[in-house]
Amino acid sequence: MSEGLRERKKRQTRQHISDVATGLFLERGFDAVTIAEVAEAADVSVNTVYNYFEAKEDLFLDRSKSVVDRLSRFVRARGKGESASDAVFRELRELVEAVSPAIGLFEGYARFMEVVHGSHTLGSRLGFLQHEVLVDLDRTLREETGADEDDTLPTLVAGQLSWVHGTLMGRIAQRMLEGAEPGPASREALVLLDDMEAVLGEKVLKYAVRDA
Amino acid sequence: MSEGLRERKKRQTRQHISDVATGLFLERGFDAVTIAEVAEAADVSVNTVYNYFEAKEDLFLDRSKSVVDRLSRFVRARGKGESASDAVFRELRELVEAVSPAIGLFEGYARFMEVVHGSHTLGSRLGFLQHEVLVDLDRTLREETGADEDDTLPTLVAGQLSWVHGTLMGRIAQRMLEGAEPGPASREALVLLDDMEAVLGEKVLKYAVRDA
DNA sequence: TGAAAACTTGGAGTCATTGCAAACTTTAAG
DNA sequence: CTTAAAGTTTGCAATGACTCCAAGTTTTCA
Repeated sequence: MSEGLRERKKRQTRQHISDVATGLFLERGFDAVTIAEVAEAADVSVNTVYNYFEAKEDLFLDRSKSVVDRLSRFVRARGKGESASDAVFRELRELVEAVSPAIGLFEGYARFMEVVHGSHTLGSRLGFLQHEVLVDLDRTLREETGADEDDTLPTLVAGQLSWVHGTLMGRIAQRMLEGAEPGPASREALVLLDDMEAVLGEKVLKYAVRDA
Repeated sequence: MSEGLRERKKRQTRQHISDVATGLFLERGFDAVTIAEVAEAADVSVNTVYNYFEAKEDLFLDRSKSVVDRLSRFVRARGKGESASDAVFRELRELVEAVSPAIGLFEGYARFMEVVHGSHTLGSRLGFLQHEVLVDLDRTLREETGADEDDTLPTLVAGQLSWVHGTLMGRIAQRMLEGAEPGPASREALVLLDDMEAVLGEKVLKYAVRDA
């Protein structure tokens, strides 16, 4: 019994509600759409919406949550001889070169960010996600290196790498909002990555090299 | 006419409302206090509260807003031969050594952060302020250096320095929450500042040196 | 098949936030 | 000193997010 009917239905319902809501938000903006409208459009009750999502913002940022552990995944998957920083830069470059929608390199991203910036609540929530990336990576680095509880270095490295990620995403968002096409935005992003790597200190670049 | 009765009264009323609200929040937590209660305790109408503050969170974070342009002020006031980074580290060290409440080094800070962490809205807003520090500093660095519009370096330096500031504040908050006294927390913060400076790259450390 | 467990729903209630117009206060001109 | 204009405060009403609850429904499983 890998997954019962119940589980499947739940996931579908959740996805459906999120999709419908996202569509409405992109069309009319975040504040101009009420939960009641989302519920009606998704053909469920208002309470059901709240069964699946804690707050209105989660309806729009649901997908973005997979971003939180992105850097941790990169670091865990780093190759032999590769530092945490090496892995993060390498993987980010791959995403950028592939013009991946995972980092905002797709047509509709401009409108998405427009909606985000259009709402105080949503904008703040984004800053929160950013911080969660750091916390998540900090934990991962500590697990990977077995660093002492009161060693601050992993936190500092996590801060630097999540800054790289956040700055990259922010720049892409900005360029897309300015009307840039994914292709050119991708090329600019690669330069930015180079610049950021050039700005980091040795201690960060060489942290958590995988020996085995 | 430096300031009429009207202006003075407004400032007093605003301060009074903020003080009363802060008191209640510290006592009972953010969500457990309604605007109606704040209004009653401050002896004004609910609408007056909204005349002065955009949202409930602003009642609690009003003071924190002076933090946004802190780094910009440090940079603008940097001495001859001093880089932006030098100035920021120097001034932060001064605040830390002085055990200044401006960076959370006072008894009540633990409770303050407890309340902040206790509310989703409040926590997110803090991340937003953090980002504003960066944006503000970016603008200042561009003004100070006359950097070209599409030069990304000032943004990167601003990102690094606001990271230093945010990490410092975060660490102090964490230690105070863990029950540390301001004195010891101050000493630990100095070490952290050294660690962070050691982690930064040359490009950042030497940016925007004041020659004249 | 017959509950128990898990979902959905309608309805009522709390509270943040906004819009509006009446009532009040301060300012500044006469 | 009086008074109208401008700015401020307030009560009232309404919208919409979010929570609680109790009454159905559906799915699971012994």
